[in-house]
Amino acid sequence: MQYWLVKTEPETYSFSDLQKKVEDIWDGVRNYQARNFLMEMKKGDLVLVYHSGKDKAIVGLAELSKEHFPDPNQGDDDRWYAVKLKAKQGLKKNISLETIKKTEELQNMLLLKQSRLSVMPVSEMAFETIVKMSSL
DNA sequence: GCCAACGTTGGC
DNA sequence: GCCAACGTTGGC
Repeated sequence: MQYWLVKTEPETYSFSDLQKKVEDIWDGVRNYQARNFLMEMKKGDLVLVYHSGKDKAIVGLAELSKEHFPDPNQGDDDRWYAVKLKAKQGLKKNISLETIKKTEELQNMLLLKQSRLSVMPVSEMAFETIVKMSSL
């Protein structure tokens, strides 16, 4: 079992949009490093959802429900992939970027090191720290 | 194969 | 709105 974090702009697609649909495609990843992580995701992996932009916080938890398949919206390209996520619960307390920066156990998160990466693995320790802090 | 120019993301 | 940090593109 692996843990992950995905980013989204809430104005474009928010965690509550995913909750409304329950299960939905996670597509539009157009960065090789992020794509490679996407392809490593396995069914049942747990995925933290982060809102970039105004929120700047981890807001929800989802589960990988379908492993990678070709992104249907890539036109003539054939190198991009998508997965499907199933919404689990929203966090009782969102974990803001500011909080992450202040928390010792979360200093190694790729979120802090590669601000532009949109799909990234999360260590078990970081995941459990976030779960605890969010009163999930 | 290098690098300048340009585009995008995302925090501030 | 600005800018830093990247990633990509294209001329040489």
